[in-house]
Amino acid sequence: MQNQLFIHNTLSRKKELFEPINPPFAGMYVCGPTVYGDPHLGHARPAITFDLVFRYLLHLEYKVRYVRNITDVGHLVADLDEGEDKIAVKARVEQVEPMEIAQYYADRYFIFMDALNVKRPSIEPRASGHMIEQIVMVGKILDAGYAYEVNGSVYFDVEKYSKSYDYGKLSGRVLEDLISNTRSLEGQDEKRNAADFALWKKAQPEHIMRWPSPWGDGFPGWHLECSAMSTKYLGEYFDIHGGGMDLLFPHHESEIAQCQAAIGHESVKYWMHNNMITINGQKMGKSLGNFITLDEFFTGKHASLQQAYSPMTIRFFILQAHYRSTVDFSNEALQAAEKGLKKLVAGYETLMKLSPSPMASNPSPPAPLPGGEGSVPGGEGRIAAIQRDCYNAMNDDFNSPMVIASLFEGVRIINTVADKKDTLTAPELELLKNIFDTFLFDILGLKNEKANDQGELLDGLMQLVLSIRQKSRETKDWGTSDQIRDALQKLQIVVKDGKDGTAWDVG
RNA sequence: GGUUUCGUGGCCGAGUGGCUAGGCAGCGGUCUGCAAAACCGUCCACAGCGGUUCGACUCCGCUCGAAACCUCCA
Repeated sequence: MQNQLFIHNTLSRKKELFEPINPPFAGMYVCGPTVYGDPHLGHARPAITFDLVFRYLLHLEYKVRYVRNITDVGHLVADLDEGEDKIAVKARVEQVEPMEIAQYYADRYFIFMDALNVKRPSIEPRASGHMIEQIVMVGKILDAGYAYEVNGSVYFDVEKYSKSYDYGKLSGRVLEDLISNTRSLEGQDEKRNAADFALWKKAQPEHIMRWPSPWGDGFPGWHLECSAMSTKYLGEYFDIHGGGMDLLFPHHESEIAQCQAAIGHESVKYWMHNNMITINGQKMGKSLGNFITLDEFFTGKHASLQQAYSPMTIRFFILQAHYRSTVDFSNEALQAAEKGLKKLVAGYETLMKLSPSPMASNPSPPAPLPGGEGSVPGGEGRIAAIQRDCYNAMNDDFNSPMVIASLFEGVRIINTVADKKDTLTAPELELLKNIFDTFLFDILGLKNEKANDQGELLDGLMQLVLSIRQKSRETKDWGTSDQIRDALQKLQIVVKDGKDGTAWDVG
């Protein structure tokens, strides 16, 4: 299987062939959460997007090191006093240690990401644990002459940097516009230029989170941790840097500048950005107050939710859109996703019960291949065509919606065979199972939730109940038969009479 | 105002210079004791106006509309 993976690089705004710097190794850094609130649907998007990338790279047998940070220090609160640290603010309100808050929400984040079947990254470094690296990096930027110190704070000199390099290359911004359009914030007079950003901020006396540095007690600037930690764990030049589109500017733009200034060259080969989740066409975000937490989704306890949605429904909902598109939240869309996923999983369960036919399956013309490359002489089988479509979709910038569409094609065939209107040979059946195992479970990372909450006890009971019902059906005792069916219905168990006996399903 | 992106059928969402997305919902049928499920068929489309082209939903321009970023945010 020849795999030519193309990745949309935000830097070039084009799809580029993925060629790792040091194969078979691949390094990926993704901006993780700021742990000062419960994870919401917006957090799920990048986690799932880059989980898909992680899983696919692993499938392609790259040796991947995936680093996703935990931000537990450093971000400013815009509408409060300058220099306040988000986590410190909340800590004072609740009268607990800042690190206690950070620990609590980091744990919550892990719990919900686990529920979404997001693989744990290789390393999850915390900003607070990398003060030395950050301070060293500030020192390097100062030494290189691209930063200046004022009153115990250190700022990046964007204007000077722009004389040699292109600040704005990632986001497409022009420095003059930045200078003329940046709002004036309190305390900005310390900066030489409005476009400059803090590398190190002096801590005010009341500031709880503070660390000693050559410039006095303070805390690191907004963009520093990612540069310091990606360099530490992935090296001065690595393959993929990911994050949400809202981080493009100024965060990632500034990361580029910091690395260029500190190291002498850029550090990222491919920049990837996932798009936002919207609610009523607006971004779902903490600051807008229109976010729904994952906990609320899983329990259904939110005014906007008509029902609870399972973790896999959320995952499937997100994967049904391409990662660079916005996804609009609605109950209708989630319910459609829930049904679609159920159909897919049910198809897989049916597949496991199918027996092969010794005969060749119905001949169907192979799908035409673009350019004719890779076509199989004598006609490619329709199952192989599904597999090929899945790979092509993944290789085309991780097009998960296309993968899902191909899997549905597989489901159609499975159901037709189960209906005895078609047959599959043993090799075809094997290949189909392999496709589902690989793409549905390994790569898309979906799992059969039903299998988890239904133990052997329930299974045995259902066998018993259905065999009794079957007997009454054989004697045409429809009253008893329907009574059982109706009673089960009330318990959310759906009875499905088929040609080969009766199946059942929860929900 | 600037930067970036987008506008696809009842809903969600792919894709392409000439040919099917897919899911959910609807309609008709097959199957079934009935129902459900499943399968088959079917309806509904590419914001508007120009241009390029033999041909554009797809390329170009304009208009209208939307979003993100420019301030912490995934």
